[in-house]
Amino acid sequence: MQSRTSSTTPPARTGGRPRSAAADAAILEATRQGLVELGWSKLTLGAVATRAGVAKTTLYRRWAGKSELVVDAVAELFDELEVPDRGSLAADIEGVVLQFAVLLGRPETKTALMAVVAESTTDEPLRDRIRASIVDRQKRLVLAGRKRAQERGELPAEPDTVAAARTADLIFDVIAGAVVHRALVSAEPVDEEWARRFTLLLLGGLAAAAAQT
Amino acid sequence: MQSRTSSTTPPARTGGRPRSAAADAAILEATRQGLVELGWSKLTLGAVATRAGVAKTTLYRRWAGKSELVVDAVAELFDELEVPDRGSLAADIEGVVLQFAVLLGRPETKTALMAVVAESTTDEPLRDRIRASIVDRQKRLVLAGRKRAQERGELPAEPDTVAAARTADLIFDVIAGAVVHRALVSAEPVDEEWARRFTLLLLGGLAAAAAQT
Amino acid sequence: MQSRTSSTTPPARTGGRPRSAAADAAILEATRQGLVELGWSKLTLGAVATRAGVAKTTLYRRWAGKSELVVDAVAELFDELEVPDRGSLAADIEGVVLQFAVLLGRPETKTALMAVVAESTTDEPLRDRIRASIVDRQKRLVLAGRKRAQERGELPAEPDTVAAARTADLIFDVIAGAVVHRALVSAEPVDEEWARRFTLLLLGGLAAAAAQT
Amino acid sequence: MQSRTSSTTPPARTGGRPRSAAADAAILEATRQGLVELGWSKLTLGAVATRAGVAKTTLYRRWAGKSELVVDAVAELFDELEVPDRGSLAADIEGVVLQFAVLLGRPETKTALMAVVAESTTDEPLRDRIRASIVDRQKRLVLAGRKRAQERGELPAEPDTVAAARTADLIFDVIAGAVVHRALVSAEPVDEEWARRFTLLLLGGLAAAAAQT
DNA sequence: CGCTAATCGAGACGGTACGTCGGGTCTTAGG
DNA sequence: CCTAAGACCCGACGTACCGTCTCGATTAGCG
Repeated sequence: MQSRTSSTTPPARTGGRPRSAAADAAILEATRQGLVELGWSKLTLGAVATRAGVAKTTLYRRWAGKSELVVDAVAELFDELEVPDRGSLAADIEGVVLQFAVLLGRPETKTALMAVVAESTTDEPLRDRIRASIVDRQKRLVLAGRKRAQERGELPAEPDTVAAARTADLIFDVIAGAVVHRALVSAEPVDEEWARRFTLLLLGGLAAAAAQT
Repeated sequence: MQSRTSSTTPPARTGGRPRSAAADAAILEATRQGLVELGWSKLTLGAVATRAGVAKTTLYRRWAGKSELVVDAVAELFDELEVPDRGSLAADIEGVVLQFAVLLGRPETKTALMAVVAESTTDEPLRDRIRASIVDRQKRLVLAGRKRAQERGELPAEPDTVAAARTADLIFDVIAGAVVHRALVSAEPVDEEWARRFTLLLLGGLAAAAAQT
Repeated sequence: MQSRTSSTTPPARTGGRPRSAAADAAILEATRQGLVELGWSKLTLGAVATRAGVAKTTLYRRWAGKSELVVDAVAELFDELEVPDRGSLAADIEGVVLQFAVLLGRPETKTALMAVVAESTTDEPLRDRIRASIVDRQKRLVLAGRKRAQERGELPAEPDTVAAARTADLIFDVIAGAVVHRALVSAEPVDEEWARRFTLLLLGGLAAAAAQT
Repeated sequence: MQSRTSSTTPPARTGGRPRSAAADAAILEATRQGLVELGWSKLTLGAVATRAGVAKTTLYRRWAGKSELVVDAVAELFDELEVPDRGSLAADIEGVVLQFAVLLGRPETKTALMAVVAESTTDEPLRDRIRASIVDRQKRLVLAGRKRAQERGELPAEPDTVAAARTADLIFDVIAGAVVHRALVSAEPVDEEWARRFTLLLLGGLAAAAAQT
């Protein structure tokens, strides 16, 4: 929940006027507003700068381009995700799914997320930034959820850490992928009904997979 | 497998020089090449026109913009998807997953797919075009796979058509979402190992979900 | 008095929409207006384009930069210079000097002339352009004045063409230089009084120089 | 040869660290170097500051802008002008003309002089600064030359001081104007041959003008 | 000697203009 | 009516300088 990688690391630590912390906040907020009102493709860095009451140069001094800026702006929204303690693994999963769905329902997230992923397919550093700022932030939810379920006794402890990590990755891709696909590609609502049915499927699959091993 | 919606329908059918059919093919091919070499964001219609040996005018007469053109260009690639008959539902699913993975491994598909979906979040007609040209084409695979499994007796017939459709949608989102997420967001390989583990999870979940009802 | 070198010669002579002749005129006029209102250093090509009702690209397609554009814009003003027939060489010179002074009194000429000459000291092609468009146009006045004086019998015919050309160059530098220096550097008025005194000096010098040979 | 107006007069004379005298020299020298290497229009104050090993702040504390700085930088070069005693008025004039030509042959003078004069056409204070630092410095040469010629008896004493001043102004404009025009506009060499011919013309004119009165 | 206050370097800041690029449209001549 | 060519208007790009500002760190000279 702490501060982002704060754009690009400030160069050296010598003299000179320090960078305005307020500018960073204003820019990120203006970026999100711009995404809401204009969408990704019509969002211009000039407009962001104007709206943030900041010069374009200030913006370019901190971010390399639109993608990097938007990743940081959207990443802040992912800070609010957490695993709610609803008493059971199934309920926890449903809760997370719904939280995630709310996030994907926001227009700024909706328009930005796929766009930066699209850019990242031809931009390796951007992919790393996305992973560090957004993806890993979500993946931690999976690990937290499993830990809690193991504490409750709903899931057995897994001594094989490699297999455990591989399973976590699989679950993560399934959850995140399915919710994103439902919300953005199929463009159908991710409501409680859907979350219930999806969780049922997932937990059933997990049980079957565990039995297999 | 028949022709696309062929961009904008030609106006009336009066006299005059007919549109060049060769131009269409050249443009779509040039678009795919451009996607491979430049990626979505750096692909320009001017460059496509030049590469296709066609005037920009010709291109704009047929497509409304970059998104529409790219949708048509990559949609052709989805024509090759089909459910292989590998003898069992599990094997069929694994086959489809791997086919899909190969498609998402192509650079033109990779960069284009996410980008047009991103655009579609703020462009309703584009969303329809994507659904018609790409998404439904994939969803049919789910229906075909289930039908074959029912014929083999691996799955029971479902009399409740509404529930059946809803289940198909869920499965579709899970499969497509998980594969896309694994391939493009996690950027990890979708290989046979992963396909096997994913299929195990999915089928286990389906069984559990069926038992629930 | 015919048209300028018309910016940069149009590339090839093939198909495509022809360049707008009206645009050229509008741009040059806008340039002169801009010079009057803003002066050389605050004149921006963007402002010229806007004022001419033309896109910046149109402007850059025809001229390489501010200097070239301004040379062409100002050169048109030099078209109006001519040697008046006032009956005597002395009166003709006074007339030309006053005409030239009026031209240098215009704000657009005043601010532009020295500026482009300054630029030309580090820009060879620009120097050529200035010579072709502006300087030679004035030098012709010297030749015309001399020819007329010879026809009147005020000056002897000069059989040595090399010496004649050298003398013409000297006279030209003296006249143009003195008037420009008086008007722009000393910033004192070039009025009839001054013109009379200057002409007296010049003609006296010419007679002395002729006697020397 | 005394100090320039030293930019902006230091405010009051209270305590605090005094301004570095070395900085002034370094800046002016860096300015001249910059003019040589970049020319007027590409000379930037940031570059001057860097080259002088000085902060931009220091530079702006002393000069109001590029024009003022450049005037001071080139004005120093005009300090070396003086009327040589070559024994006769004609020889003195030729000497001054050649000295002036050498000065105008330097790239820093060439590019700077015309540029600041151009600026001065729309900047009254700048015109005053130029006059004080550069123009009057040259004009004094005319007066000195005349005084010496009068002492030699080559020229009569002029009791009418008003007319004498007017004549000096005229001569000054003719000499300076002709040399500058020859050197910078016609871009032809101001060599001994030219100086001789020009002086002949000038002295002949002066004699004729004197006879007229 | 220690204050005090203006200087210094560094460099971020809000601006303005740059010259280029791409998007779509339109205007030619030719098929 | 279509086509290739290319000029057109428009708007955004990312960069460069401008002149100002805010820092922490030096220096003098005065007390």
